[in-house]
Amino acid sequence: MAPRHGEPVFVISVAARLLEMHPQTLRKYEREGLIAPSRTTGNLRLYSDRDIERLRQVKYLVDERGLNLAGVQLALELTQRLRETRLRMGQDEAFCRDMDAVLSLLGIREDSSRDRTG
Amino acid sequence: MAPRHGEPVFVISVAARLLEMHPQTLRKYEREGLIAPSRTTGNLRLYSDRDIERLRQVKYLVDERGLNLAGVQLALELTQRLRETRLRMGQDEAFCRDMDAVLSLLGIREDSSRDRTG
DNA sequence: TAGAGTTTGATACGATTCGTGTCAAGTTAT
DNA sequence: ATAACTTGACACGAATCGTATCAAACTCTA
Repeated sequence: MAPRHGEPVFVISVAARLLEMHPQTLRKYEREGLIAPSRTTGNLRLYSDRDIERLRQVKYLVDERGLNLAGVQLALELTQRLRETRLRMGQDEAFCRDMDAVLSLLGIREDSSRDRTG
Repeated sequence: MAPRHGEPVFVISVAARLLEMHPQTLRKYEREGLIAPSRTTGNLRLYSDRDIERLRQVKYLVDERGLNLAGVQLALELTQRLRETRLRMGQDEAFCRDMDAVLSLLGIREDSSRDRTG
């Protein structure tokens, strides 16, 4: 998995600084299955832009909404499901407004169609 | 609020037995804003069928999915939002299937259109 | 390849949360 | 009235979460 354009990768210290999180927190989140950064051949974690964005959502849910990690896990599942549904029903204006409101409850700021490459 | 047909009310000991929960747990959930049973003039809690159903969802989210109460709060908000959206978009078959799948993730067993009287 | 700085996985600790137990005072129904 | 129940307050043990520490391994620069 070579790093593609628009998807730079960060080692854990850089990711932690970007997110204002403790590196140990990022490692714990990975152990809990909330995130899965890629690895170098030497086994160092490499966080992509998308990983960072996902972790920002996690941070919001934990810090602002007070969820535990089980709640975050569920929120992430719901986010993916609703994104897919929103994509499939993209032509309906009113529906998209509803769905964006729901996604914002889940900590998604601005989305409006997201490719699920990978 | 006189008890209407189809909405019997239970005192806390009965509700707790029905749900297999501790009465103190029900009181704590009320303090946290997860449920709001009606009261007698003597201030006794009275749980309706709808309250029981809601508490069953809470129990699922806590016991089976491991959410904390903040997570349950969010899940309940999402449930209401998505039920409303589903009602408004009721004619679309595929959408309803999607939405039911999402609602089942939130601990809603079988719904298929719910009136929000109150 | 040598060495300084970083990462990794494991372990541990304090704070917080959650379910439950207890208790005195008030309520309900016989 | 009196027996059973409910209420609100307080407290306790277990679990969770973020963080700290540490030795071993890795990465980068020279």
